[in-house]
Amino acid sequence: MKIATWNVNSVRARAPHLVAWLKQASPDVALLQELKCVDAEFPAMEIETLGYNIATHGQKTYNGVAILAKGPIEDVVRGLPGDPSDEQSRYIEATVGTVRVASIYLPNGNPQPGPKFDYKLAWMTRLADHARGLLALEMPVVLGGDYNVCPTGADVWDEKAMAGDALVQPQSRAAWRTLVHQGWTDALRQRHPNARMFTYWDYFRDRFTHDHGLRIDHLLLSPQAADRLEDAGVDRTPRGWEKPSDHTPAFVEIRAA
DNA sequence: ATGGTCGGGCTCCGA
Repeated sequence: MKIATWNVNSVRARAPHLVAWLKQASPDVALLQELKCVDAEFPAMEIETLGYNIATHGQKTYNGVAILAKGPIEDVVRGLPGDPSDEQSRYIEATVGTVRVASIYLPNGNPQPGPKFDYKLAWMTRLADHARGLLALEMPVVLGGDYNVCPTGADVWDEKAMAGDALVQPQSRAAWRTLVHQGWTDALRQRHPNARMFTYWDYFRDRFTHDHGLRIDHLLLSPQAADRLEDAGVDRTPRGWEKPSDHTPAFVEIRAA
């Protein structure tokens, strides 16, 4: 079972790329972020034609997440539990076959310090609280998405250039480690302990050409999913297409239960 | 050298 995550940076602007990538990569499950549209505007027909079911949690202009799957999408949860007053569409969770999956768009948090950074850290605390409950299910769970955190210096093209950024702050990294220490496996780092595995390159300054990237898109696996991990990687191809998203897809292969 | 480029939806915000 191939499960991929991709921040598409507007699903309508990226629909041609999304269709081309789904045909080429053929993931069983695709976790999408930054749809930037309400559910009614999601380009559903083009994707259903390829044989995918769709569950969305959209929002106008900002945020928006989705789960695409070749199999039925069941028991959908929209929104990260823990704060009913939070209106931002950054979390959707569902069961596909034997696996529980979530598509996560974690707050960016810039500029820091400030209210946006406070919101990011509070959101990460809520995520950790909810993730603890998912581990208690003792089933294969895959939490994929744009975490807006570079876990270590190895995940940053230049630590000095990024020093003031919310994505590399000690508090952001500590919150990430809280998740990992619960028992989640960082699939890409597990499979590639020493490789550069960037998933994002800023539009500014030709960052992709120079491979000045960041690893901020992650797939966290519960122990029952990690037991079945066969492969993990980054598909850099879509980042090289014309008018690309600033992110490129990351994926895992999980052996059937 | 705090610029630069996108997408959305309207003169600027978020990333």
